[in-house]
Amino acid sequence: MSAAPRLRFAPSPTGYLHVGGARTVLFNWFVARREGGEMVLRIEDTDTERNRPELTDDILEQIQWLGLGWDGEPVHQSERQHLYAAAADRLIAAGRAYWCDCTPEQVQQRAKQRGGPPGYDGHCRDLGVERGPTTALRFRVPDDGSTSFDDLVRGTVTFDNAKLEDFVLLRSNGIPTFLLANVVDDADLGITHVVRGEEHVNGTPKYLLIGEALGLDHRPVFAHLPVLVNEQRKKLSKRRDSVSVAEFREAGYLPEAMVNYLALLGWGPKDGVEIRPVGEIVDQFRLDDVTPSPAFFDVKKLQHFNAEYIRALDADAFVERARPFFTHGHATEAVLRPIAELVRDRVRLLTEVEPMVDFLRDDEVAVDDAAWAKHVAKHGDRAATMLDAATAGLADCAWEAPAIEATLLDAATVAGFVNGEGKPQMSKAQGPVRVAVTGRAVGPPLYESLVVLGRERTLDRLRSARADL
RNA sequence: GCCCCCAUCGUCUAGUGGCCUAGGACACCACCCUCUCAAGGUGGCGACACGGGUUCGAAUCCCGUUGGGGGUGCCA
Repeated sequence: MSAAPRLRFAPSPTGYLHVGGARTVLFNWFVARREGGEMVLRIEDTDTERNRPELTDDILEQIQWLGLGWDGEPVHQSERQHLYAAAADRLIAAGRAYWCDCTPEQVQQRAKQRGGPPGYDGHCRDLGVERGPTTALRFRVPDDGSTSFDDLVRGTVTFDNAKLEDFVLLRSNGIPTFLLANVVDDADLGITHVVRGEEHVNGTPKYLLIGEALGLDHRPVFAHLPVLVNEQRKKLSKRRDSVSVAEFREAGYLPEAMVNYLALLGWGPKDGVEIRPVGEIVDQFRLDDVTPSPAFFDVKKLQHFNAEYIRALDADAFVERARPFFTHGHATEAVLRPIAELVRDRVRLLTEVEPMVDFLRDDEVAVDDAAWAKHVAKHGDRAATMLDAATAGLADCAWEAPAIEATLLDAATVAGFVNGEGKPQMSKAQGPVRVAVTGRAVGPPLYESLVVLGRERTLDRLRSARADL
């Protein structure tokens, strides 16, 4: 029935790509993929004051990192000024726009005196102001009637034209505002679905009014996604919230986990299966099913997803993915490799990998005071005996996990770490050994770790700890 | 102030008039498993904001109240 849709993600390079933006690209991408359509990128760099061109690279890079592709070359609004200027001329010729030389201060002051709602009062509407170095072009909003549209997420939304002020189309520096540029570009690029954040709902009637005044027969379908909020239930802000996609990437999150989690903010699969391949989400995703209410970005749940995705990796892939986070590349990889699965099942973030095996890599190991107190010192003589027995036994047992286990089991019995039936209690007996050898109370399974560490280093650390008791 | 929107467990959601004494997931708690930690297993805590309608019947439809959010720029 309908032709392939054409979506667009239109970021402005005034900040890094944050999770809210990522969710917006993602939903656009879902629709494009599901319907066999396209998604184009449009860089809205019309605000010459705030623009930071270098941020465009970050935005593109993060989108790619997430595994989301786009179609064609990104379009830059800064390179399409002639289109907007032509549209503005048409609006002027049609009597739908006029020049205004009021300064923002004047507008504000009049509103204050008026006592009514803030905003422009239409002061220059019929003054016949000529274009000049300080004039802005304003759209003449109809005095009556209403403008409404059907939003895929929210249903029909209606605005009284009388409540809309005569907004600016062209700044006094000649550069268009995003209101004008958006309409012109969406029509020019053949955009069929405008999927963007909820903060744009109020701008939509202006969008429609401009399009109508321009005589465009282009009318996209709108879908305004719910905002992402922080714990205070306020819209996520780049300033107060730490939410840039790059930060999550650097913190060791997998893009697959990120995408999967983001898909669940404002949408949910009918069958309740949350963790699933992105392809399945694409198949099930529908804008009509998007929830209209704000969603809280829950890092805890994201972490859970990330851990799940990490555990689903095979050993090689895991090492591969973790490698970029190593500060001691080869050395870390060498000790990780033998126990990759054991480590993989215990981390939530890729950045946690190296710290979990550094005791295997480094010559010196720092002993954590709290761990020492709780798992070694507290046991006094029993700990000393355990350390001695372990040292003696490990000096000549076979250097493989089963033999090491048997040796430590014996040592536990000798040291008196036994239960009521005289069976060795490794939950406690492993404490002194683990802390002595790894410096910490928690870590990968002990026996396998010792195999990697090697007999000499194990014995050295055991003796060293014994000497400190 | 004005405009627009939203309202199911702490959080993300399922639910489109009867299948709901409201399901799942994260978080939390307990127990089990267990060489620490994870993972896993079992169980628990925990919600339809409130008030009116409509209907034989409402979490689901309508109205109001309350609460929350977004917008209100010569930013996007």
